[in-house]
Amino acid sequence: MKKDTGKTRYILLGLMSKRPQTGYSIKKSIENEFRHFWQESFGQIYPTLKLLVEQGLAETTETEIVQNGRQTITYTITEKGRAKLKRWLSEAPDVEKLRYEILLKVSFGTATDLDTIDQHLDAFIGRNEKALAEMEGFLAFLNGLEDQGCERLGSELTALCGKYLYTAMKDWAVAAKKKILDQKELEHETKNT
Amino acid sequence: MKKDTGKTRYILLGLMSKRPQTGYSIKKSIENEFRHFWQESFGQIYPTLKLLVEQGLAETTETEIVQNGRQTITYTITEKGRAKLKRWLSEAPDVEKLRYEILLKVSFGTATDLDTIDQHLDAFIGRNEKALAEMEGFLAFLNGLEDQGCERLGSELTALCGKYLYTAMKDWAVAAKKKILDQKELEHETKNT
DNA sequence: CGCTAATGTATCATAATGATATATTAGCGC
DNA sequence: GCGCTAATATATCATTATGATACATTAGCG
Repeated sequence: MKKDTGKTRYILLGLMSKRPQTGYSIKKSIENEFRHFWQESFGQIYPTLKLLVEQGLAETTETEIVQNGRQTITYTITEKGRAKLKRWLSEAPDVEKLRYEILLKVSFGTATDLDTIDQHLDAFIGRNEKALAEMEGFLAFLNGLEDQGCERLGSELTALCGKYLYTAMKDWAVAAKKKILDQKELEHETKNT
Repeated sequence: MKKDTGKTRYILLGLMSKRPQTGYSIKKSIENEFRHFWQESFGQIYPTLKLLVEQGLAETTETEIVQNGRQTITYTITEKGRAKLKRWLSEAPDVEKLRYEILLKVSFGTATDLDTIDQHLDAFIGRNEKALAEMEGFLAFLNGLEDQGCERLGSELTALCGKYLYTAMKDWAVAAKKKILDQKELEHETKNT
């Protein structure tokens, strides 16, 4: 494991730049705030954390063991780590990578399983509506805060992206259902003539 | 390599269900049609192709070697393969996985590098506008076709998804730039009072 | 007191990426 | 017809990422 090209270390450094973190708190933060556009597994987080310490980009603080009798390892970013983060921040971000399994099924299923695809789209719409509601709730919560600082701005912008994304995907699925209905009617007509 | 949970084999089967494929043609098809929402590497495609044959889901046709003197291996889906594909098609698709590096930078950079983030957003807008134009071109091409069959529908729906997606991301980035400008003005005011 | 959920660290088999190696052919300019 | 680049084609490998699992403690609930 060399970790010279992966992004994992930067998300760890980014989270540590806000406050010291444990492996677990990093995982939870990603699940809570970044879930919509990024994911990391424990299998990446813990080894990378060790590597960051090796490379002097993070440090484990004195309270390594025992907090309420429970083993916790708290990691803090170093100045070298902050510099590394800043350098990465200034580089042009990579093109995004998506894996939408539903689009695969739409592509391969419209020839043979129109009804199934229609059902998948229904579920997809539901899921996106739910996520959209969550995003809007979170945005409302942020607007209610008095603090108008920079950390708030980051949260607002990423949540806003979620809002745009979920809206678009929901709207697409509704449009797709309409097209599928048209196709079904077309097939029906062809049969009856 | 067991390939019992991965999705690679299904995209291979899906493409083979339309017509026989070589590893290379599969890679190109994914790059051309699915690039926006799915990607596969040669490192996955070739080993998986061999596995599909092992499992009786695909066959290599007689013309294994030599086509214009060049080695090509053509794979054809079997009935067992079609059944496997159909079963997968009927299962609820997994939740999509995205990796938008720019959102990471937005989240970590708004506290310290507002100008840099603004530049990243400009590039992001440009890239999404370009992709959007491509999608619209492709949709216009599809509408010009006489064939109104099912394979066309699949292409149309996936391209339409690209259109919705790229539009949303572009719109988000424009909105984000506005919010960043507001924040800058806020900071400026604070300094001057 | 026992149950479940949450906090916490850790590893491993499987899966996926990106780079690279190898070889042939097609087309282009000169 | 010679060299150049791009496209076609197969293949492997080191690195990176995922998902499942193991283990242990604590908090809260009935």
